[in-house]
Amino acid sequence: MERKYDFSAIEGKWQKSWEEQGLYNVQPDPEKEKFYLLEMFPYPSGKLHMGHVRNYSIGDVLARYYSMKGKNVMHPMGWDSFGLPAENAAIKNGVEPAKWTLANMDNMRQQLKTLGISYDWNREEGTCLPEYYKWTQWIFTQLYKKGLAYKKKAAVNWCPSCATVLANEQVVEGKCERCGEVVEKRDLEQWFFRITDYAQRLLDDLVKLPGWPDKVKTMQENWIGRSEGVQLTFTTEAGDAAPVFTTRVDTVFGVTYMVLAPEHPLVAKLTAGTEYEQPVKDFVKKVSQLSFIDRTSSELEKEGMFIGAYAINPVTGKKIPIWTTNYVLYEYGTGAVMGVPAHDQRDFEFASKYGLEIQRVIAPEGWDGSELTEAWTEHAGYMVNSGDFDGLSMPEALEKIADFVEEKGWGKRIVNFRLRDWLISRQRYWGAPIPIVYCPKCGEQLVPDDQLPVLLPTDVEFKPTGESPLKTSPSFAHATCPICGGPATREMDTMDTFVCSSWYFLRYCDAHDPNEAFNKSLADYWMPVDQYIGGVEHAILHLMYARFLTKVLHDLGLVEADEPFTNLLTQGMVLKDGAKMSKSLGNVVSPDTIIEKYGVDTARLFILFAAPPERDLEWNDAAVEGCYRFLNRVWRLFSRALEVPGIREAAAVDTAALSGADRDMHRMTHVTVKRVTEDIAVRFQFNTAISAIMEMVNAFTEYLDKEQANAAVVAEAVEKLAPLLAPFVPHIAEEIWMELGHGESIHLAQWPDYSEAALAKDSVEIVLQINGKIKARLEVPAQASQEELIALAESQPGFAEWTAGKTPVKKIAIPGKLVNIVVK
RNA sequence: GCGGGUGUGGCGGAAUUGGCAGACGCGCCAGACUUAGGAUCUGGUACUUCGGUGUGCAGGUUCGACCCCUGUCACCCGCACCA
Repeated sequence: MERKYDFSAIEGKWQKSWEEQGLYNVQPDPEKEKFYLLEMFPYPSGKLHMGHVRNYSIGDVLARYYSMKGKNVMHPMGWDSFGLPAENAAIKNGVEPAKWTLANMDNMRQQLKTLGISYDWNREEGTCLPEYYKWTQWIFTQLYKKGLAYKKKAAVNWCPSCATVLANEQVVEGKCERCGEVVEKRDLEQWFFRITDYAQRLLDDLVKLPGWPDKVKTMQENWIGRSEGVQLTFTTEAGDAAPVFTTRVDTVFGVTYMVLAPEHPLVAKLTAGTEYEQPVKDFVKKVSQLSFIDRTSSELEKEGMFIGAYAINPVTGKKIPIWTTNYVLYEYGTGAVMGVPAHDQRDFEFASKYGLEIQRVIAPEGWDGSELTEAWTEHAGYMVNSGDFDGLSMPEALEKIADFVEEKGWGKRIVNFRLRDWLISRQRYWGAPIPIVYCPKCGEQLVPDDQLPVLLPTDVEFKPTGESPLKTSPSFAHATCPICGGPATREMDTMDTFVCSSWYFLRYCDAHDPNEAFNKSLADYWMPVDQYIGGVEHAILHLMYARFLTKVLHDLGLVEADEPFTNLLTQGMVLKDGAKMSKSLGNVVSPDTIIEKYGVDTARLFILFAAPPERDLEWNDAAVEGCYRFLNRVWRLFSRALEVPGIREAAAVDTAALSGADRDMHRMTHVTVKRVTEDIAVRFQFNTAISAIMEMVNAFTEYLDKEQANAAVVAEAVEKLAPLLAPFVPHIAEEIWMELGHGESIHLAQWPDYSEAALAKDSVEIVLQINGKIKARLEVPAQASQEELIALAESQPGFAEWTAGKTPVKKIAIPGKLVNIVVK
């Protein structure tokens, strides 16, 4: 084996061999425990970036590890291949989206294979392929039949640049998540999924996910935004019911005005034909012209206008003025709010500005009657100015007043969610067409299952007109009504790509089934995903939608699992010079370049070694070289080890028969197995797993340098070290394994084990502390008792000097660690 | 403002959860082998006035604190006029 480490030859050879052997193709196996390992599938943008390499390298370590541990590991890969960039490429370069996308998939598949990741390519899927989106459409029909897919006119987020609507979740700081354009509000007919029906379950079931990061669960919790309160109906003088939502019904005696969102229908109704009509219209227009970002900013100066009408507070019977303002959102609650300036800071600011009455109804204990200088919002204190409720504590009043208004029929306790229904229609071409036709006689109809998929037409034009290119197809619009057989028109919208990616993990279980979306027994065998890995940027969107759709499919009886991902690992970003790699910053390091120069094993090793998976990783060219040097050292180490006389015929190691450096090397081997095993499986700390391997390599090298090597010890070390390397650097590990004389791939080998006997030490070094200060280090028998340790410490030369003139007050001995003598 | 997180050498990061702070690697310094080295190998590398001092800062608990508690500062991420 006295050759150079030729990574290029080694990596190419083994990738080819593994593919030919079908090493990673799996089927359900009743003999083995299943393990479904999944990394978030990529959008086929054209080429892989370092973030991909990191994501898949992390996944591959776990896949290979669990496979060596004897589990039946499914590790699939596919493409989230619908989406806007393909259409933009069509507009810019005149390439058909399908062609562009498929070419990118080919290229990236090749790159993935070059990374040597252990994918079962037989299960590859692409969401843009008719064999896949047929079933996305079918799932739509299932939701439609359940009443979970519906169409309504709504004020929606519109991106003028992408010329399409966006889901709430795709609006980031008032801007389009994709292109950064400021999002507008438009009233449009759109399709929705009724995710709000699942709000409570999506919230409750977060506790079923102990394997998820708290951060992600908290983000979902906040996004769902559950709040308990009372919906209380005020009545206008004209007799209109104007319900408000409040979490603080205890403050109802302090209501001094009412606010309607500018879009609230009562605003127009109550001002129609009055002197207020024009000024209010002007005000509403001014507010609606604000960008979404300004409108929802807490920095926005609160402004409002009296609309000339009054409402009656049902509890007090008091007449209060109705205002409209820029700080009440029509989308949340009822779009109407009761104004309690004494106990809500926003209301306080507003009332102070416009001279509205401020009526205190809760006071802290020992209140001296002083005026408020800001709203008193503590959940404490006692009721005042609140009729029969005076004197009750605030928490008590909250319940009592809620009871009271419910008894009177003025209101009821409700739960309100921030979560909105999921807007899934897009006015775009490159997505799964919504399988609906409109018949002039029979109305809106689902496309029957046997007519799926509704194929995307190819006779379309791609121009940035702001209209869906689907509308330019002469053929697409024409359909037949499934009820009456008459001519009908097709729905022109396509589905949000997040619909496609909300069930792809189910399709992998039964990837090419022509008859169903997925076979139930196959899905029940593999699901749920045991370990899911991806970027934290999907914490809300993708992960919530996937949970929702899984629950729907569960309720439909299509799969047992009602949560898709048991464990979630959110990997950090790959940075260069402190910033995320991006073309505009010019700090991109291409995986291809690194692989060409050092090989895949080096690239993977660096990425896994430089930081724990959850943290951001700073790219460092010099450190990559360090990893390359390490692999060269490993290579030379094995070459030397194989030259140790007798190594090929060596018998098993007898721990008891070893001593000195042989015993230490033997222990090092077992300690390393233990550390690496725990670091991978328990702690997800691949960086420390690798450093443990490095320490063993260093010790092993020194052992070969300095000692008359014991063939059995060396044989054991190489036989255990190679498999430890396999999950991280699969190619070099395989090459070494074969050099060691094995006939079968290292990736089919068993994960090494360790013995407690081998870990044991005869003597250990402990420290001797006086008052917590280290005074000496002692080599002591490993089995020494506390008494013996203390005796040993006290017999040290110098002990008298360290304790001179003082009396021992406490003696602490921790076997294996230290002795601490406290003196005074 | 609310929620989550992070602060350790020149740098990335260890310290398996209260017991030797700085493992491992990068970088740097010195040396060896070399016609040569940006190859390889060897040694050193927190600070220090050599007493000690050190894990953002100030306290506390403890025989003992990077780790637990209280307060505080800085930075990062998410949400944000949600009634």
